[in-house]
Amino acid sequence: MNAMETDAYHSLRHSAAHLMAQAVGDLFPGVKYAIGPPIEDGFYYDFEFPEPIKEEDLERIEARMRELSDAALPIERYELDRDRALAECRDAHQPYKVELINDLPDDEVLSFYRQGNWADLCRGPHVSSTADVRHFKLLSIAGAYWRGNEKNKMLTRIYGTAWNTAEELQAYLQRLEEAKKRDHRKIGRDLGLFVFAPEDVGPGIPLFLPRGEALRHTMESYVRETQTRYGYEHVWTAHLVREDLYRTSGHYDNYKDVMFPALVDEEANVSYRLKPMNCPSHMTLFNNSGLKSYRDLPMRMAEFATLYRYEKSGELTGLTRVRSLTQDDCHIFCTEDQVGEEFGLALRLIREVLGRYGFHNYRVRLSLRGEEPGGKYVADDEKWTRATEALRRALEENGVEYYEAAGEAAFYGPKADFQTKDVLGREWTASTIQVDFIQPARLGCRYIAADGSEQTPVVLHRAVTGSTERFLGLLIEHYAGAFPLWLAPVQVMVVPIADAQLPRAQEVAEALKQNGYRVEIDSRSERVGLKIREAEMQKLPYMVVIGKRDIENGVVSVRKRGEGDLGAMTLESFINRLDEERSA
RNA sequence: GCCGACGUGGCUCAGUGGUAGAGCAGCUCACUCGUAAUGAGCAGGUCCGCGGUUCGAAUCCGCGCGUCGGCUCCA
Repeated sequence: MNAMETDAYHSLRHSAAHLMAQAVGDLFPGVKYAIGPPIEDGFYYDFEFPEPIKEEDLERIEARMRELSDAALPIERYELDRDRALAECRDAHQPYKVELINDLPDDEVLSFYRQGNWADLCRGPHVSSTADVRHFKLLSIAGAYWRGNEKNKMLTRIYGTAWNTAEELQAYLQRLEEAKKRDHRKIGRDLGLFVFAPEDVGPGIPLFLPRGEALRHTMESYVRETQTRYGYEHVWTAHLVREDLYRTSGHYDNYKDVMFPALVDEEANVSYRLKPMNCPSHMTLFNNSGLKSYRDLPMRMAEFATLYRYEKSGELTGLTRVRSLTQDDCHIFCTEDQVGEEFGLALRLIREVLGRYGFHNYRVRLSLRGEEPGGKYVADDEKWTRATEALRRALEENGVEYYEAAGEAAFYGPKADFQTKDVLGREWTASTIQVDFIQPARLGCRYIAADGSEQTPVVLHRAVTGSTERFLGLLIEHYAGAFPLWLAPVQVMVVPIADAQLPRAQEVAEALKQNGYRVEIDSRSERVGLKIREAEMQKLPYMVVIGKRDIENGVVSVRKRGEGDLGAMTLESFINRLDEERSA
């Protein structure tokens, strides 16, 4: 039993999928059924419709589902032997079911579930009556490839949600609404952080406004300082690389679809590519920095590098999936027996950084090579085995809880991916640590071992936040735009009450700037109420109000975001308060 | 890339064949104000683009581009 099946809603949602399938069968004769499992918060079913359906059809389907629920049809399990099962599915013109049965192991018991005149091949379990499925709503139509393979036919998937009570359903729909308000694309626009200009600059290429840039800069400075403290060194390599290097590294064969088209220097007869990854550049740097001794290892080469990837148009989303991304990348050149220790170092670094952001909602995934024939993976079984064993051992030694996923590895090696979710529940990789036994050999990386022999180093690829853009998107949603003081793009807004207090406001702002704070003055001839309202909506951590009284008393009036007026205090004690909060 | 939906001023949205609308934002003027919206006035749109149907297209049809939700792929 997996986690899904122990879920209290598993049967309910599975039955909701069946109820929908039955309704669809009633309304669209000739429909072919694929699969329809329960999922987190709901369910879906994949169909092949005789004619494409429209979003409006969902209402009709939902109405029919209610009728079938009201009819309180008992849901009954029965078994068939293989031949009977195949015959029935063939007679019913259900080719997908026939395929499913044929792929089931010989000794598998073939169970069906019947409700009224409708039945489906299914392992179950289900609720006992269609009347038990009452609180549901169909949400959307999507395309989905049969068996998740883009070479197969695209089916029509209908998503829905189902709950035990009307209140739960209502709460869930409200949660979806709330999630939309936290969406980083909306907050990014409202807070003036970044924009997209798909028709001018290009789709998937974000442009950062001053406040967004301040955020990026703070994030990157923080990671940079932390990395330096952990013994990493920073390098810089250009955005453009000869295509030949990617032929050698294996990117050309395995990553070509994700690279932007070549830039051709016709005069010199050379093709260049915008770099989609840093590894070949860093390995080239390693190779050109003098012959290395084992004493030089580990060598930790970090870089904040903007990469360009030609993600397919339909894959782009806000900052979480872009075509220009800045990785906080690092390549650690080490000996095979240093892998465990270097993994541990990277892990501590990642944990410290994620902890600083209050980011704890992640799971570690051991991403392994899949079985795909013709594979996207570099063929070298022996090296894959060693890399995988080394990574698994490192995870175990460091006491990391993880789960495994086949087919998620990089083309050159297995990964430990730190998986997190955005506000709409989509899963993204942030941090990652990868073990590579393949590229260093291909690119001719060498060092001289203690016994005088030439050896190939192992390379650990590692990213802390993954990419600045994606992580910023996740952070915006995590904080709902209300960044902690140290991270906030504008930390204090100084608000003079009337024009007469402007000189003092400038003094105060200057003092704060001298102490390293990002400060602005709202010098408009507007009422305090308006200035406060706008600063609150912009989620600025602090507002300092300066009126006639404050000047007379030699104080400033402090207001904290979300908490309101904190009262008057001296500028000095305000700065002390800020200092304390900033370093907390 | 594939399936579906959508594209009207900076933002949110109304307008289904007959001269383009609202609120907010913006600008101007007045008010100089004590902790989440001061008032009045003004301006702003190739209705995503190109082609077609029509006496007439934001509205109907075709193609393209982009956005959104999925699928595939992924930091």
